[in-house]
Amino acid sequence: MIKQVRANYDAPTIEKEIQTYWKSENAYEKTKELRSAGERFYFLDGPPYTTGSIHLGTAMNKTIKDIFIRYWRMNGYNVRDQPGFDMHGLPIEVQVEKKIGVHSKKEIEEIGIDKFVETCKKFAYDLHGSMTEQFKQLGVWMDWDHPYQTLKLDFMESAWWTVSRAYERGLLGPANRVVTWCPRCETALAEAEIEYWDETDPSVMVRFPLKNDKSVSLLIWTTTPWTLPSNMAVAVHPKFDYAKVILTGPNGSETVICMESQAEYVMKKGGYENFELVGKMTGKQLEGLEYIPPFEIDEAYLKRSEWTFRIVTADYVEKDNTGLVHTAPGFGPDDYDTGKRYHIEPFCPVGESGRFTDEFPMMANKKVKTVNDDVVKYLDENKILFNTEKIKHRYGHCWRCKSPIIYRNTRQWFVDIPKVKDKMLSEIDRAKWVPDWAGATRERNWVEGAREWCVSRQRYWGIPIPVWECECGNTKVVGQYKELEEGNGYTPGMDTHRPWIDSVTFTCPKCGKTMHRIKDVLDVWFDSGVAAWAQLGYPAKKDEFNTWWPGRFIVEAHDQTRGWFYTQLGAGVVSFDRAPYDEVMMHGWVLDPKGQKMSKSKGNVIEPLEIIDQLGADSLRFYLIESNAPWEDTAFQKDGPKNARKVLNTYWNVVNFASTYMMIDEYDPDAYNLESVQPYLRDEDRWMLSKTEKVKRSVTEGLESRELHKAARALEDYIMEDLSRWYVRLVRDRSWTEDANAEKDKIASYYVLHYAIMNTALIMAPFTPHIAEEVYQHMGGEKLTIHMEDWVVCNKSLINEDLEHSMTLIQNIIEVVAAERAKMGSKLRWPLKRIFVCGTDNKVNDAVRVFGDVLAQQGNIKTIEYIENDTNEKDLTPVAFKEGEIFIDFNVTPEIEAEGYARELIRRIQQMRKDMKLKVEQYINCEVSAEPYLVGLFETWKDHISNEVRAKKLTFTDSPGGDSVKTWDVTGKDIVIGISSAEQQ
RNA sequence: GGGCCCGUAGCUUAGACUGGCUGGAGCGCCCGGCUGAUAACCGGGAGGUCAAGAGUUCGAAUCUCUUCGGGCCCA
Repeated sequence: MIKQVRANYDAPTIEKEIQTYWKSENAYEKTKELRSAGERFYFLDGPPYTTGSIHLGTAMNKTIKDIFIRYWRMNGYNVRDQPGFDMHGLPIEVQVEKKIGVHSKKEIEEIGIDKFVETCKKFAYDLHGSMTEQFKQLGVWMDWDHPYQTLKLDFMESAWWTVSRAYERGLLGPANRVVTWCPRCETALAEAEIEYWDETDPSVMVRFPLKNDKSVSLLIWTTTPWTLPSNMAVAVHPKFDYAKVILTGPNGSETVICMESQAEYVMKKGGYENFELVGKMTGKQLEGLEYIPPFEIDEAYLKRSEWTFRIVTADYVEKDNTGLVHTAPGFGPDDYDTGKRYHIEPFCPVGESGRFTDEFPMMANKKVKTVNDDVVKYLDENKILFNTEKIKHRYGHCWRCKSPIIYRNTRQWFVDIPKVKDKMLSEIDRAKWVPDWAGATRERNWVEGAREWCVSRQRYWGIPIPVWECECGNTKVVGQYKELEEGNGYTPGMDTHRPWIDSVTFTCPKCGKTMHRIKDVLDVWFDSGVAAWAQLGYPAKKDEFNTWWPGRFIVEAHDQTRGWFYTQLGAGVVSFDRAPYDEVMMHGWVLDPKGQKMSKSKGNVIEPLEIIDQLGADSLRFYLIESNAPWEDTAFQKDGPKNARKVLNTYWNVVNFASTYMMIDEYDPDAYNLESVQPYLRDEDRWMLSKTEKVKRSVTEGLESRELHKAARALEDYIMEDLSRWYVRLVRDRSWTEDANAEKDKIASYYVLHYAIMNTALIMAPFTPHIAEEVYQHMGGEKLTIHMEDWVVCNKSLINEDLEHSMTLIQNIIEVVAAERAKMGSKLRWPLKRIFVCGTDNKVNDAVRVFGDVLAQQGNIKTIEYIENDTNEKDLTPVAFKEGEIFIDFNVTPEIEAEGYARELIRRIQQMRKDMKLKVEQYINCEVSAEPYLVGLFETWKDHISNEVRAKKLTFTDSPGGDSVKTWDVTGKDIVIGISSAEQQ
């Protein structure tokens, strides 16, 4: 049964009602149930970090996911759609620290790790709740009542299993490495946890006098003066040319060693005016040269070896500055590698909080970056400072607290990614990537350069690393909770977070002493990396795993190349020798209107919820999808959702038109089918059917190829051009005829209009689920929800290229005639006497002739003649169209004048009806005064006029009266019209 | 500094793989018209060195190279 839709597309209200309807009817659950026997499809949701609010990027992400999930369900798949939340980690720890007013790990331990962790947990749950609500407002159908959460004990157990798996395979172990370190959070950071931006730092050149000739200095360069106390070597490039350079100037002279090509640059920086090259050598030749370091360090701490305080070679040295690089193996990964090659012991006199230790008494207890000035001053006082200035360069910062990172030599736990790299690369090849370069180049490049994965963090709120160690060196890695029962202090079901797990101990089977858990927690990226099997509860539970594994599809933004695409690949290969996904789709970011990244600090953040409140979730969703190819970044335009709303509004208006007249005529869509209306279809109806089948095909193709923008644009084009601006325009008159003889013709148009509207709703359903539902429910949809319907397949037999071509010609001719009318000052209301169509050949004329009636009606043309050659009639206006020429007769006959004025009058009366807000079917009485000549013309059209405006009485009088009286100026002549409502009978 | 992606009207974009008509649209702007589904619509207008330069070619927005600018990821 058809129901009247409300007049205005008030999306926010409609969407709220639809969401309430879905909830009260359990529409989501029942839709899932309907497909429960279908082919299984394991969709993997990438867990957003639980921040509490969604941004436009998350909105785009979940919109894409929702589109595919709904689409697959309509195609009969039983889709697993468990949403995930990433709930551990530093971001929440930092927020909690702020909230409870602690500033360091020491303070956290003073108030108690248990209290801190409990607060983090509560915090994470609260944030998770508000995010879920926002996703629901966006209209996303996922299993919100059963999300996977990385803080759940069973999830953590799965992560443990992967850790133990890595250990068993010899892919996990501790190592001393120089790692990126946040001095504020006092923990190691992964590369993914570092943000880079420009920072001003000192850039200093320092003299290191040669041990055997103090008159000659190596000239080294660094941007981190504070690392000079742990200088152990100087690196040069083995293949570059170096030289001994005598610098002279007004203040004296000196001899230094630097890169030959940089001699002039060095001269200027040192304030000299001349230089002379007195000896050349390659970097390789310099190797081994001994120098005097800038600081004297107690030998109890700094362990000297053969290569300490000598020149070493390294390939990473670049051709800038002096070409000699200060090397501190305790403070830089490259330096560390170089040191290792030369068997130099790193010296790292800095503690967890980024302060110097007693190993370097001069600066003890001071924060490293604050001592730069002191170090420079010291160098200057000791006459070894050559030059100092400031430079801007990109420097890493902690992703959460924004502190500049440092490098420290510490003991961490690593997953040996290089060992499984080949398998990871072949898994990249196996998976399908959209677009293909996302895998073939981006992910591949990233994996090819991947180093060992540091998975340990010296923090509290995370999955504890399940490693127990004994003083004797024995190590135990726990993969499942039941193994804890062999230890002391474990009760089944206990919270396995810190600090509780820390009190579980084992007795060492080798030496009998007590084994303690290492204090570290896992990198949060490890949490999400194991999500594909952890959400299935594997290996504690096998049934879900056996049912669903492996994942088929993931879709995330391009920054996940180094994030979730990668960690899942690594964790998957470690655990199962395969990536946990078969297809990876990459999407872009939502940027601000100027194409800049949105950020709170820039103040350019646009809130998705505000747009949803104003324009509706469907408009936002449609804009996000239609504006760009999914994998490209979108510079979010304020007008974007507004324009998208216009498309939906236009569709709404079509439905409003259809439902209005179908209600009046009590049209029952179930009473007809294509076969039964077939004899009454006009060619324009067949044209509409053809267009409808084509848009179904385009939208399906767009979804299958993941080119969602193409699907959305095809939909938009169809709704705007074909359905609203053209078909509705053509069927308008048919819809309000009350001529019983035209009944079948009207039914045919209703059938096609209804068919177009319903098919459109069905293919829109994944994209804009609310408006599709509302339309479906009003236009006779029979299922509980439109999302239970099957996907509509294109019926190729209804596609008719000839009709489409004919219609294109008609539209073109009408356009051309309209343009010509505008030039001639001929209004559309005034009929044209005749036009001649002269196609380039007969086929064109035949093609036009198919829609001759449409042309006559829409162009308001009395007669159309088809000719093969130029006409010899005079007074015609020739004008070209796509496939030929037309000739227009603009002569105005008395008949045309009468009809023209009649239509002018009808138009004015209709406008007054509208202004009076009369109902469409309301009858009126009408009184009109005009000059006698016009009244004469009106009289000849009186019946038609009365009929058109539903006038019971139409009288011509000198003083018209009624509920509304108005004087109109029509082509310079006054016409007064009075209107009053008439009784219905 | 490197890898990948992108650059077409004031804004958003189609066309690029596979070179070929006068580079199409939408939004916004100006003028005119139409309107009983439409806060719509139709016609006309202004607005483009297709980021810049070079090359290949009879012919380049399209292919090649270089440069510049933006984004992501890294060093």
